[in-house]
Amino acid sequence: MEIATATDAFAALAQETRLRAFRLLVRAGPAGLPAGEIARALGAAPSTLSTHLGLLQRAGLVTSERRSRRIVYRADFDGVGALMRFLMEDCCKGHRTVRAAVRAALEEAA
Amino acid sequence: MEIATATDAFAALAQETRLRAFRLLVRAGPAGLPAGEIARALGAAPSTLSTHLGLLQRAGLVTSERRSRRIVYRADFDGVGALMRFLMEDCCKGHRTVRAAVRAALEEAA
DNA sequence: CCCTTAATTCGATAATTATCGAAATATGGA
DNA sequence: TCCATATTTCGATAATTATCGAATTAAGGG
Repeated sequence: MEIATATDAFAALAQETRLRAFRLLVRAGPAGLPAGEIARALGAAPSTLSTHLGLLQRAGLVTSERRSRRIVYRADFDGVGALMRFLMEDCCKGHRTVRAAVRAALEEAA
Repeated sequence: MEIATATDAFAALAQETRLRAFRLLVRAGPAGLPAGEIARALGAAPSTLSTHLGLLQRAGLVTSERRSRRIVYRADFDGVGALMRFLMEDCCKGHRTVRAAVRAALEEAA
């Protein structure tokens, strides 16, 4: 992963409204959520959320698909996976503490 | 992990100079690197790097220790581990694709 | 074709961030 | 004590980002 790609992804998650939106989409799973519903849930203007969702999408963390009048957003788990991989390989190559934390999280998540 | 803590950590990695500094520290391992050496390696002013390193430290991703005239910075692998954990548990709870990517990275890193 | 709903793009403004030089602080040595 | 080195803090400036209302685009239904 390019370093610029990584900073874009980190930047996308580096803002509270955006991180909250992303977490909503993670919880929503494959069904995803329409833009307006996310805006309502987070108490922000539709145009604000639209900007945020666009940024998350350009960062490769969510996808979008038009469904009639709605535009449904979904978490892009391949994108998140790539970011985790970057953090582990390029950033923390082989470090015991990180590996242990990740292994523990993996087991809990299983 | 608080959501504000997570955004701080992501923000710390969301800037090219800072991410490069962090990666240098990861590669340097437990010996760490003095602030000035990092600045020289990245071709930025010492005061600029000082600001960046301070931000990384407040985000819990690096630690610092005075060593005579130098201030030696080190990657804080506990902090990185906590961030990975957040990304896996709070953000991508139990999602197959992410788990697979992480498991693959874990094996390579071993 | 017009109306309503859903979302985006545009334009403006306020807030935050990145950068650096200059000044200040800390350390060690002559 | 004075000087050189290492780093930080301060202050200023330029650049980027967050936010929202208004205007625009797209879709469905009468």
